Amino acid sequence: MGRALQPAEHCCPRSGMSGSGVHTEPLSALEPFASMANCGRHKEICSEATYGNYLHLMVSGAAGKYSTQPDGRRQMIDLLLPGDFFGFFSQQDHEFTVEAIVEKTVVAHYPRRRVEAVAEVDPQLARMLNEIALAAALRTEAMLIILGRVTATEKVGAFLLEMSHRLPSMSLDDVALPISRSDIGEFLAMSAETVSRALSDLKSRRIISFAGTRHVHIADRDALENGNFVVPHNGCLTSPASEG
Amino acid sequence: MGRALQPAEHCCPRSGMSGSGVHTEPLSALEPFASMANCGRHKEICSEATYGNYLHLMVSGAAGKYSTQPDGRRQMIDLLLPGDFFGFFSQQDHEFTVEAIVEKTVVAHYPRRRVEAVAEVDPQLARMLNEIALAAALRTEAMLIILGRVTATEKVGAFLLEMSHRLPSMSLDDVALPISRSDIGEFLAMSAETVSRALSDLKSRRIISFAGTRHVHIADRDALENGNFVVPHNGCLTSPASEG
DNA sequence: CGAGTGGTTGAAATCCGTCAAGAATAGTGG
DNA sequence: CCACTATTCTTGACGGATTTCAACCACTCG
Repeated sequence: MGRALQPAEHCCPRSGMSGSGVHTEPLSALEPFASMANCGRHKEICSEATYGNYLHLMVSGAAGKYSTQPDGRRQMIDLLLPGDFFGFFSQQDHEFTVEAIVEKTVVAHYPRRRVEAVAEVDPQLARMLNEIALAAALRTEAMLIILGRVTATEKVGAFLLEMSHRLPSMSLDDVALPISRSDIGEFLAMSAETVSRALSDLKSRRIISFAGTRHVHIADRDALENGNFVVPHNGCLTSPASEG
Repeated sequence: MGRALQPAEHCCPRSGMSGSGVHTEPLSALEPFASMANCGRHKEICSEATYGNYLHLMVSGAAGKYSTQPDGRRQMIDLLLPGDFFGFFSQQDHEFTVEAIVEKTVVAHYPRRRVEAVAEVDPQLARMLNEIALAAALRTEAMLIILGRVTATEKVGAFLLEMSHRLPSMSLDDVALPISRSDIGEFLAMSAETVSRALSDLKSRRIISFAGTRHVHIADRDALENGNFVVPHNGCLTSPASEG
């Protein structure tokens, strides 16, 4: 239980590199220090102890960063996909755990000390670390915007758009969801049934179509981006009544 | 309209320093470069043009960072209080504006170029910039956790807890809300009426009490932290059914 | 074929947003 | 200090949206 990190082998962690638009070449200088871990569903990727001491890179699969409340309930606060880095913003009064969502999720761990040491003499790496931190912050911010939307259909629609940008695929409009409806629900703070209903709703409006349960094709990206599926009511997100 | 930034005078921006636990002494090296701006309610603090070119520090008052969706609706994605820095994570496809929420909100602007130049030769400042970025990321993360909660009462309760940590006061349990119910609603993505109802609910449960509309006293912090006010139902935030 | 997982859909109860009306508060000027 | 006004805050009622419980279908695996 103590040390969940189990370095498997030293190898080059640049396989499914894609999302987030972060260039990872500079990290090649660190590859000698990287260790890989292979995790199954619901297995903790890094324990609290190791979390802060390493910089982590998703190589394949999918993982979630969960916040556990004192009352025992938990909530996914970050969805980690291949190419995503995590482990920058740790500590704090909340407790975090990072768990694999799909089988055979592979993560590369870089010792933070080493990374920082190299960054001190390698400005290119230092700049890249900033980019990585920025990308992580933008993920959280994007998530926040999605969660703040009003209806379930809007949230799911925004989630699909986000996934279409972060997931690798031939076309931007083909989204291969790596996680179940239930996991999406955990991410969007709603029930799996509502996720399913929202997807059916979008399908019936011809905004998306399916080629398999987890393969979504975005047919009308405009409608998705502009929220053209909400009834007239404006909700609490309206712009302020001009200036008075 | 073009340039919202109006440097008023050069002075030392360390008045209401309090929240976020960031030590601002190292920034004193930058004070000669700082310019102050004084804004009224709903006035844009920094236009998009100046946003990325400056590092901003809240001196007094309160402000909100808003994301405007392509469909025109907007959402507050960060609440800025005295002592908070912002302006790190900019760009992105979304458009951001930062507006003062209360009258006489004062913000200090530090030219980003200058800050970075000084940071290159001042490791203490560089470390502090990291702390600042971390604080900003943690704000967003905390926000995410609040928004992910299920019921309105829980959200408002979590918001009160967060405010009790971020606002300065004699006692940790006395919270002087700086913004209206309506603004809280914009922040928590719910209507002002629901905010009011949630507060009344917490009051009737003896978890909080009022000494004036905007002065909340937390009477039972445990209940607030542990969410002891939800009916038996668990919602979608339950822990996974152990391990199979 | 049966068991198990994941996905969809239905029905009832609950929660929240909206509209609306009052109550409380703050600000202004006499 | 009081009257007047504007704003904010609270509370009620109604309708719509989401959660929950439940049944059913599709698929995989032994």
